[in-house]
Amino acid sequence: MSNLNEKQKNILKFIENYYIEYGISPSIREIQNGCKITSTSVVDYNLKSLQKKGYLNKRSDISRAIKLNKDTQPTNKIPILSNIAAGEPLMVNPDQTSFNEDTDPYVELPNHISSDPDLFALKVKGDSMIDALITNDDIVIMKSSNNASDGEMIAAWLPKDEETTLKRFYFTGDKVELRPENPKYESLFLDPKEVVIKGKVVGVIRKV
Amino acid sequence: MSNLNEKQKNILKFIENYYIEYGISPSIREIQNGCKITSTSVVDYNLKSLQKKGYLNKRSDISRAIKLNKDTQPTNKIPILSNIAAGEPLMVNPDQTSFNEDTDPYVELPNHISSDPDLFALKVKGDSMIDALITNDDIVIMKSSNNASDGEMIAAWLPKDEETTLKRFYFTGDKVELRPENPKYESLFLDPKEVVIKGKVVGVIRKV
DNA sequence: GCAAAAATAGAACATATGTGCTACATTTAA
DNA sequence: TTAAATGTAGCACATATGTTCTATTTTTGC
Repeated sequence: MSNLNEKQKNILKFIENYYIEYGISPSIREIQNGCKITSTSVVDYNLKSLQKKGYLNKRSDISRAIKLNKDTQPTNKIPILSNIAAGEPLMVNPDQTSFNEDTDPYVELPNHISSDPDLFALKVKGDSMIDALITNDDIVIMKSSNNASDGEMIAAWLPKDEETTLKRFYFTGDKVELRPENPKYESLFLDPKEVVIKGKVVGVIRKV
Repeated sequence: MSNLNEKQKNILKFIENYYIEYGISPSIREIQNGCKITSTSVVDYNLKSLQKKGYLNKRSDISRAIKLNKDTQPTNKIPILSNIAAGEPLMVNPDQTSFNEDTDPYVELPNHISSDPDLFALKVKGDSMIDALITNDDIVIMKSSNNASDGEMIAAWLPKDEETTLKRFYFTGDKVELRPENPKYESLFLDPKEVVIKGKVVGVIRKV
């Protein structure tokens, strides 16, 4: 949205709101009135500009045939940040501007889970949480958080190993226990300084 | 759809398909051509009739402002038909007219699973598929199908018990085996006549 | 400050489009 | 059969609507 002036932002917003209200796109003259623009030709001029920049498409000579390219409901699209247990650092609370819906992977969050703004998703690698019914290639929906309560399922960044891991969280005395849900694996007992909590699991999505 | 003649059914279908293709409603003259109707007034006449019968709504004097009342938009909202293992009969391939997005439960399907048109969802009751990582209150996304291959996870309607059940399907000789994924439960071996396959599992959604 | 580029104004035009009107045909009900 | 109800046809009209044109103003880059 950086290469758009106020007028063009207004136009996009108006088209979006009009569509939400009426289910169809506005005509040029409705945009003109709705955005307090002095001439239809100015609307046309800016629509062409917006089209050139890729923000919308329209069919020529067809009434109300404007279609916004961006999905106008950004609410339930959340980025898949990285794979759990993958080596790269895991970003949380991602800078909104760095998430490009067209190129970056994302999941469309089922609306019955939540439309919470600070959600993100991780693709699970490995079977350490199999007893919690979470397995390889599942996508877990996480809510950003830097703390947790006993028993909560969390994603934690381990600076020492430079990896993110999905475990149940317990705080026993002065050590943090990260407990897998698979008898094949052992709990990790770590100093709190060695654990950076990134978020809590709020949902699971699996493609069979 | 019983009080509609062929022409009106055609018109509804055309509007629906046009909307799927272009994302907007057709003009009167496009309906005329698309449905091979001889006059715009005949289209107008039938649109008024359809509106009176409640099949659509339109704003006067506004181009392409027809809105079908039935859910015709190719959204990824799919109905949650009933709970698996609940007593009531399970409808599959639901009559479009019977699904009301405003009042009936539905899930918004994550776009990475599919936007297949004949999908539906079931809420799981019980733990018979626990080893397949599906548990109580999970929502399974199903693709309508009346047949299955060995090993596929299916929802089947059992007329004798009047219930729907989620199992793995195997065909062993002349019997159908419906195998749970939980050592606590036994396979059902049934005559093919006693099993009505409703669909195959294509995804799982869980709210933690 | 000056020229080029970008944006605005106002009007006009062509056609896309919803609607109305009259006449005629077909179906329905008594 | 006959009259009313329903459906068709064709045309015309009014306006809704996308587009274009030229002139003017504002902004930008040097």
